[in-house]
Amino acid sequence: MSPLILPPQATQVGLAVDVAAFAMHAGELQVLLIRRGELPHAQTWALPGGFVQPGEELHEAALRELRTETSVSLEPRHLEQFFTFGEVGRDPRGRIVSVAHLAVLPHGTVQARAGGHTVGAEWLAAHTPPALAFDHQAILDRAIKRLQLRLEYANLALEFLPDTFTLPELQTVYEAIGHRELDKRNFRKRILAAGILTPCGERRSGVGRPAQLYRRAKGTRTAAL
Amino acid sequence: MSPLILPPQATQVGLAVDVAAFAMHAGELQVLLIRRGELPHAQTWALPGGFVQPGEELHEAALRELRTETSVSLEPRHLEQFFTFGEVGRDPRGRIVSVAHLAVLPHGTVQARAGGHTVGAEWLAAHTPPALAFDHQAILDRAIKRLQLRLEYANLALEFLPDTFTLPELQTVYEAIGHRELDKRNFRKRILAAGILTPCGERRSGVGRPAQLYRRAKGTRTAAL
DNA sequence: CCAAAAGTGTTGTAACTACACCCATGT
DNA sequence: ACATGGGTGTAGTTACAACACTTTTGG
Repeated sequence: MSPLILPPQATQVGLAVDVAAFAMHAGELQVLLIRRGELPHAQTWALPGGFVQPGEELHEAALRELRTETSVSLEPRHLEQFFTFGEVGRDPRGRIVSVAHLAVLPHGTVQARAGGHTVGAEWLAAHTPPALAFDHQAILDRAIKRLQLRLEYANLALEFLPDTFTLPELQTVYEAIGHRELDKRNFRKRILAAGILTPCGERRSGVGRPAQLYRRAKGTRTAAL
Repeated sequence: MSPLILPPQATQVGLAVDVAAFAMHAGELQVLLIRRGELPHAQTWALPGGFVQPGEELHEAALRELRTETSVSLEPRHLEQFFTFGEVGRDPRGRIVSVAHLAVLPHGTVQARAGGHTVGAEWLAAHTPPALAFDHQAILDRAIKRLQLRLEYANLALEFLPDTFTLPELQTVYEAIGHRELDKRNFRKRILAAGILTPCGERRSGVGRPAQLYRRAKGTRTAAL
């Protein structure tokens, strides 16, 4: 198949990715936000993102933005495209289409970056974020919905935790993402019945009864759609 | 916010939409395919689609392609973006990103179009399609999965049928999309218990006992995600 | 012995599965 | 009368929600 010229009516647009990266901290679902260093919307909070480079795959671009624009030191545990935002007026610079991605990072260090694009990066409460640039509030809303779907559907909750964890910890992940409280006994029954966890030792964490530690059972990888 | 120039590293790409349009016919789930009239992949079956025009919204482009490239005479009952395919090598003409859409049309007339882009359009079996151009087989696979999800999640099945229909007809929609047989009694219980149908007269269709007709109950619009 | 956190069982209800026969019509 | 398609009920099982007390540790 020989390369051809694109037909004249083919619209040339800017192709971008934005990433809603989530993590748990202190029992709260947090999202990684940056403070923009450039116009438009300079000084405003926004999701990390930027333009896809020539020859770069969409998921590679999402990874790169996550790393360079925010100096995230960890590999995401989950990365998934979830919606494409292409409304004509969404960016004042012109027609820019953004393929939005959902990422899960185990809560780790983020260095603020004082470069041209970004003047800082922070984990902030995902359910009550500050005012966001462009249509990023809509992107975040949709990302949270998708995350809630995935939580039940795949076993994505484990990606928020270290290798070994206790059931109460896992429960707070479900509660923070679902944004509602769960019954301890029913939660345990449900999770243990699913058979995706194997016990491994216990943890003595100061005061209170020690908790059973669990790890993901062998052969139970997260099943993305 | 004043309009700015795009940064130099912004990738200019071709922006396209493709549409997987489904309908029921003779108890079979069918998808609308066209035969390409142009290179690349001339004479090959493909999903209807094409480039987004300047100032045109994504869903508008999907509608336009559905109408002009295939001369579909009906409004789609459902139209939803479901995934964006942007792999670097997916189109030999260059970097072309396609926002794939899922549509449901009540089975209606389609005129073949002998123009530049298309030399024909037909409804073909969705589960056993012919060889398709580009990565359209992957797009179709994903569209069917999404359709199956939506079937349970929203009440999308009604969109495949005319205003009034019988329960056996509705059951064949579920069976064709889910690609498996269902128990008649359980199906009826489930659907009637959901309370989304109201009876309205009966239908005498030749031989056999007349069937109860139903229509969608007032105030039960399809809830898309 | 008190505070703090982990752990545990029962009961009711709703939803789903499997399964086989009778009913109304046209020819 | 028979062929064709439409319609019906029961019993077993499973999944989920509601609910309060006991156990183990550190101070």
